[in-house]
Amino acid sequence: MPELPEVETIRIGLSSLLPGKHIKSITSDWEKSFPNAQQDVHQFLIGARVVRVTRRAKVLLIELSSKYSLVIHLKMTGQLVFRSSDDRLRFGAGHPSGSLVGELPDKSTRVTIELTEYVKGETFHSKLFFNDQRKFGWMRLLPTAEVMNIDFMQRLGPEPLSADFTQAAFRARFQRRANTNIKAALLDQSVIAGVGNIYADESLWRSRIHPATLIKNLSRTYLDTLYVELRAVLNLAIEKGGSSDRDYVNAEGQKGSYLSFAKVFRRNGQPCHRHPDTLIQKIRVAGRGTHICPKCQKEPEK
DNA sequence: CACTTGACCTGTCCGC
DNA sequence: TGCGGACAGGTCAAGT
Repeated sequence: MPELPEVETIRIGLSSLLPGKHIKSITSDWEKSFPNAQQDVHQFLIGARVVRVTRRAKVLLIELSSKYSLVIHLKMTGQLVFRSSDDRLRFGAGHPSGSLVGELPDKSTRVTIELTEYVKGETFHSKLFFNDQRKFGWMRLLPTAEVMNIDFMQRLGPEPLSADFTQAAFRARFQRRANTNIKAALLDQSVIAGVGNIYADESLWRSRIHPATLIKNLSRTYLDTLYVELRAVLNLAIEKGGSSDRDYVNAEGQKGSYLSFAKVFRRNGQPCHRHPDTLIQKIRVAGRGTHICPKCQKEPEK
């Protein structure tokens, strides 16, 4: 489910909700969702204060005062939803649609974290729910200093939105995969981090590149355009609060609106925005459902 | 080595 | 209404 813009939207939400709160308890009823839940929990988790919430690729990092961090990957259907038990702290109250997630925990809740906050002698209670219908996601407790050393982090390519990730660096990383098709390379987290199926398709449409094009057949101009369009679409999606197809919600349990701005993703059968006489098609590339306009994204020569 | 396929899970949708 | 199969936004291990 969540790609870089969705995880970033959750991070922004949690950044305004969690820092300063203390972990009171943590319960997990699906072992694989939190495989090291039993180790170190009491010493480094219970009582610890949340310092900050950061993101690398599609992974969220909740940094604690104990020098440990909760490292969370939501995979396809994961959600992190915050609920205050006190109306004075309830986030999103007054939002017209309110939370789109019902009473929690529900049958997809895998981990529940209870939090407390002390303000001027008063104690406020809240909970953070890790829901994950398909159980692919995971949460781990790791020493903060070691987070970036785990295999998953070591394999990641650069952040596409980081200020020092240049057009030249982008081109060079892709050109190393000369015989790979461009869609597979975009999805490969070791080439660049954070792109998934939605924004791969959207950035390729914006760049007028067919997803099956081999990188060796892409001119410098196309790669430079892809760099610009990929960053533009990721920024737009963050601004729109991400894409909600079915499961994705932000930290307040609300959906993102990017999909109503999408040009190809989930728009098969609808007219292309550039060529209203041509319908968006759904094909298969790199083993994934892939959306294209057959007119502006030409099939590469065999 | 580079690329493809199946596995991890649950739920939904579509055709019969 | 039931049942089988395909498919879903991610990643990893195992296969070719």
